[in-house]
Amino acid sequence: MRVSRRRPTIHDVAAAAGISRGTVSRVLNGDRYVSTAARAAIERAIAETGYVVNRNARSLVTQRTGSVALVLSEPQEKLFEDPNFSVMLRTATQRLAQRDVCVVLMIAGDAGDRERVVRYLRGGHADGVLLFSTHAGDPLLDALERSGVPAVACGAVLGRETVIPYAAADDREGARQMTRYLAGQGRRRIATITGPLDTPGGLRRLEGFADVLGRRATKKLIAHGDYTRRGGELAMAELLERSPAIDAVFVGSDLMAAGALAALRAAGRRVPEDVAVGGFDDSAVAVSTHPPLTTIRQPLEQVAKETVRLLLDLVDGAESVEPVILPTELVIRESA
Amino acid sequence: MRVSRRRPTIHDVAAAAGISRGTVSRVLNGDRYVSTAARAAIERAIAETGYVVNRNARSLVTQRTGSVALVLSEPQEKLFEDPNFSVMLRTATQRLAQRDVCVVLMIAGDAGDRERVVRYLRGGHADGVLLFSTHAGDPLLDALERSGVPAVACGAVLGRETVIPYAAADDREGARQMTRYLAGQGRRRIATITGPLDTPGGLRRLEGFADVLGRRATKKLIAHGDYTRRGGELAMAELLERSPAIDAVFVGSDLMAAGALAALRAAGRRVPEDVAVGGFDDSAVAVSTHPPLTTIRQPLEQVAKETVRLLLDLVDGAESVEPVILPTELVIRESA
DNA sequence: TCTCTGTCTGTGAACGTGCACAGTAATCGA
DNA sequence: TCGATTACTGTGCACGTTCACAGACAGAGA
Repeated sequence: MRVSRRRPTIHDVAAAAGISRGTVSRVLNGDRYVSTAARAAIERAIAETGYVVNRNARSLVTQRTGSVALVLSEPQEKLFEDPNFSVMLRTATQRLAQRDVCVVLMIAGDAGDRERVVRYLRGGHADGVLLFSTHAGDPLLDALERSGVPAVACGAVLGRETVIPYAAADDREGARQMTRYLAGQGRRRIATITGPLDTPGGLRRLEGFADVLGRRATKKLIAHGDYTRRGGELAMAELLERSPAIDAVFVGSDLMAAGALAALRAAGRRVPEDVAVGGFDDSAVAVSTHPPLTTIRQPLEQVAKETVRLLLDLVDGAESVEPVILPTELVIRESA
Repeated sequence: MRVSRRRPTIHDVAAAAGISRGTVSRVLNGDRYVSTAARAAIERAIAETGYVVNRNARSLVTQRTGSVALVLSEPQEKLFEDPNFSVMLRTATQRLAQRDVCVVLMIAGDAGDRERVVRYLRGGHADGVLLFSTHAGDPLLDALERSGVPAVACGAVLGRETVIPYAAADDREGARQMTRYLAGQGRRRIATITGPLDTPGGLRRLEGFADVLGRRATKKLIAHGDYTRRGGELAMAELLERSPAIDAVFVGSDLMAAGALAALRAAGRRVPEDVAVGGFDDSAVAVSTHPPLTTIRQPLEQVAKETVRLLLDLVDGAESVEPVILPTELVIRESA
């Protein structure tokens, strides 16, 4: 095999096949109106030369890049600690790769990062944006909207008049399932540890909790965490101090529930005998705690898949798309 | 502000500033030999028009893309479960973003994925490659080498005559530190659970273990895991069956150590009273186990930073770079 | 034979940059 | 005064594609 310094171009392929540039381009883009002889010759020439299309040159004329930006807007440590995030990141990347769409990973932690992301998008370097974990009032959202690049979110985005399309699990109903289950087990003083209330998971799961308990969901039985293990531990300790008599707690994420278990153990409470603990997510940590967590399964891979589908629809020119809400499922283990 | 359909180009900026295209380009690329008057006019015009450079057009002529590919070659579930990976992914992305280098995330799980990655690189769409978690004999490596794109790895890559530059923690010495510590605590029958032996962490940590114990490191005291929690659990159970008298175990990763703790608990052994457990990594799980893990701290952020530095050096034309080995540190908690 | 239609092919222009080159004006040393 | 040097600016071309257009050829129908 000859080693040529220069990367082969469409011209080289055309020359090797004895056919013009235009026809090669047609083959590359799957045009009809190409004779079988020409197609065969070109395909052979492509294989021989090892030709790979130059996306830059293509983008220049088509105004499409074949890539999407995956934007993480969250203090990063927290996000990467979250097992849900890993699943969604992996699934989304995989699905996009299947469609031959490249994934550009961008972190928008501070204002400087945001500016960089916006510049990138305004430069037209991505056909779409996939948002992860966006809080209400994130300044990135306005800039994003102005950029005119199609965007979808993994999970709902709270508090905006113009809705960003999204796919998500049914947080509220999931919280109802768990709360009903705990009540059905005969628990009388059920508390909850929520995620941040500017996130859909934080807010909606609290709503579902309140839906079931009604007036029994008093302020004293509600504590707030930040989706970290440590946050769950602190919130649990706070709850125990405020209401020592609680006999169950619905925790808004498995990771926080793992922290809650540690706090309960430190306080000498047995789980589930003294206090039943219900989680949310059914992530990997749910089976690694002691005891394993009874939790609500979110179909995260499905969420990621649907999110990708929505984005690709928009990129392909769909005027608008409907949000997708996916059902959750109660998974019973030993903690409740 | 006027809304123009077309994105402004360098021509628009030049026109707005009343200066030629060439000078605008010079300002953009930080050339000297630009009068202060011209520079001011151009900067104003850029702000007015909201101009953003078109990377595609630039790449087309410079043959540089301003992006690197981040290639994950591992069955994905495992990788994303690994807390080390998260830290390195995050740190590397962050450091690259600081240098205004884009990160293209690519997963090379199966042969189809690999082919896509290689095509992408051979197309010249990335200036460099950052490899994560590459096993000995990964077929991706040969293809990568042939592509001629500069590549570095996070962690050493075993079993190749041509070395891929890397940064890594001193696995072998770290293992020695832990093994010495366990022996120093009076433990007499010390076992180990290794990672896969086709990974540097698996192999080198076993070597360090054997360095200290010498002939006492018999086959019966060595079990193998796969860096997952479950793998650690199984390996620990196996060890207990083979050698019920062991009083310490050095586990090749914190995640596997968490699994080992579960197996020990299931077998009714107290930690650290009956069996001391030493981990490796000092990842987030080390403080979330019960009891918290005595472990070896790997400077992972530093590893990621150095890896990025090596890659950028290569991309900037360095002929070759030396591998970087960073020191580890013993962190004493309660498990040993 | 001639026109018409359906297939197929080649060509020129454009996409938005950077770079080499040419050119100008001002300053300086001899 | 003259060339040499320094500081700065403008222009044409190339990068590798796609797309619109024009044109060629073959077969069908009149």
